[in-house]
Amino acid sequence: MTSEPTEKSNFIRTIIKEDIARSKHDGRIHTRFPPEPNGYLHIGHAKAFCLSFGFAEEFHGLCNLRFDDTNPTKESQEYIDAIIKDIKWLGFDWGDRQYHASDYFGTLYGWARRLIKAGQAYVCDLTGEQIRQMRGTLTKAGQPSPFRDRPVDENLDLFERMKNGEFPDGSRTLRAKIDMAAGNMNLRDPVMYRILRAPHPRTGDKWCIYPMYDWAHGQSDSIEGITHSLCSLEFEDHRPLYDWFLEQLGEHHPQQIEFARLNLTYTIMSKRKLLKLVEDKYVHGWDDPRMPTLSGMRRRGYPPMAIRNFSERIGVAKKPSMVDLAMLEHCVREELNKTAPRFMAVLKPLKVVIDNYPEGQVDDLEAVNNPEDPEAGTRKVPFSREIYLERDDFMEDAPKKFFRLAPGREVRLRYAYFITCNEVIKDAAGNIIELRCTYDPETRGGNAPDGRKVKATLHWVSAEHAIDAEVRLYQTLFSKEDPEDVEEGQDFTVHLNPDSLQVLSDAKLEPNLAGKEPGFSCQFERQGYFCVDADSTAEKPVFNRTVTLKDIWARMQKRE
RNA sequence: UGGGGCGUAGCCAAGUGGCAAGGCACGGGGUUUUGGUCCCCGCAUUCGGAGGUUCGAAUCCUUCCGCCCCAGCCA
Repeated sequence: MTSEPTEKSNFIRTIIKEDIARSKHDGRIHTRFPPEPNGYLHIGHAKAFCLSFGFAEEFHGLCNLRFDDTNPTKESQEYIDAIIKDIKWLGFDWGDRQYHASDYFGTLYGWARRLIKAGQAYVCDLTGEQIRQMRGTLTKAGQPSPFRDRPVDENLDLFERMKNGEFPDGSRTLRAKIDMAAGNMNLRDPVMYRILRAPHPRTGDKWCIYPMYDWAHGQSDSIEGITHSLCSLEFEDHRPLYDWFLEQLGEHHPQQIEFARLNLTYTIMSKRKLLKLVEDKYVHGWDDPRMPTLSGMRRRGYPPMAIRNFSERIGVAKKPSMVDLAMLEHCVREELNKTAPRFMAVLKPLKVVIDNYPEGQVDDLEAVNNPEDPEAGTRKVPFSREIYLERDDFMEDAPKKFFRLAPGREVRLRYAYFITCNEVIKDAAGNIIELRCTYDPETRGGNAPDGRKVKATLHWVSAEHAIDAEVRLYQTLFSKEDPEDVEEGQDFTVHLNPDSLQVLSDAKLEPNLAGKEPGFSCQFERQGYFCVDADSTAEKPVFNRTVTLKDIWARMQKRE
């Protein structure tokens, strides 16, 4: 009687299914993910490559990884390595099909000569400034370059000499001869090659002319036999140009499909702006846990499956949209809830002495490692006379809705005993520095034989056995939903959140957390998911808060 | 009419002529040794607006409105 969940549907999948049904490209599905190695990948890229790799997987096809490395002034091997690491981290595999647009520089050069011979491309001596001026405006047609009708032989000769390094950087370009009056600016004789003496990460100094992206990209897809070229919306206007090139060349013609790129609330997704955050030291690097980069999220403790699930859930469409960060955090919690072992850790310690507990006595109590996973088993946690509780779990003048510890109240210590608070000790300034409590020996393990109930269960750590640690709490990097939305004359950095990083240097961890390696993820009960940071050492463990647990109490307080 | 796109709930998003899926968020209730998880329930008489076609329209037509992208020898 229950209805089957409706099959996930989106416009790209629909197109692909139709193409398979019509045996287009012999029913073959071959996609590609074509990053430029000029920065680190972010969650927006993840959406894109989850789509391309995902469709390939779903329809038993292939997906290539290709670096569109046509601008050596901005690209580097560091970025190539980082990109590979990030995509692998999300679990995708491209076999031996790792390509580079630079692999095709020779072919591209030959194809450019073909267009020249066909009278469809010419060498232009105009400066950048002149080209811009003659291109016209959105509403006014451009003017033809005075070099537009250069004879084929002269074009061929000049182009070869451009390649041979006979002319200075920027002095000439090769341009496609299309239509200077086109409403689509991309068709107004776009530049195909520029002269640029910059060492290329892969081709070294072999070339001093480099193809423009628009010339290299579509042809690279064609060379690789790509059937479906997925890309973001801003390239919709470029499709007619790619179509034109391939038609002139008569080569294999992939189908380009554009979709809306991901925007996330409180997040910036422009590589240029992320670079600025790194270079101007607003963050501690590309992998700063506050960054939306995949390396940042990995360091922050986001599980790769959470990111894949997120990509799936947000869907894909052509409508520019902004997804609520809460959606991503939901996916992170969902994954971690299933997998993360639980521990107790006190972030902001408040010392508690249990007066009627024998001095020097230690009790090893049994704790469940993961209530969501019986296989995870149990562990022993030491309990003693002096413990730490979370400062936020005590209130001297507690309101009715505050279920935790307060003078005269009894609560349960998780897996341990019921305790009652009898006395609040303060320093000269009136700050609470210690609590004196008594425990009920009959409640060992956390249940009262007489059946009495308590309203709260608190986490705790034995003072004598505690491990000292630093804990880093993160909030959104920006305090505005759309950080790009700025007043005239300002830039996005005005919305940087000054509280995005809070360092707690006096956290107390249960001893079972000793020696955990960077990358280890767990839940600190009642608080959130945390992972060991790369900065962590045996002497000084450092944990990152990945994401908080949902917190109804915090929400209630916020409401007031 | 410079060209190209897009408008379904607070946020994503199915649906493509037969009586508005799902997720997130939000609200309510239950279970609970995490105020977590889990489980119920609620949440668009309406699909940017206005006309029209039709027995019937989010889906077709007309028109209006709004938003996004494009004038790099960046990608």
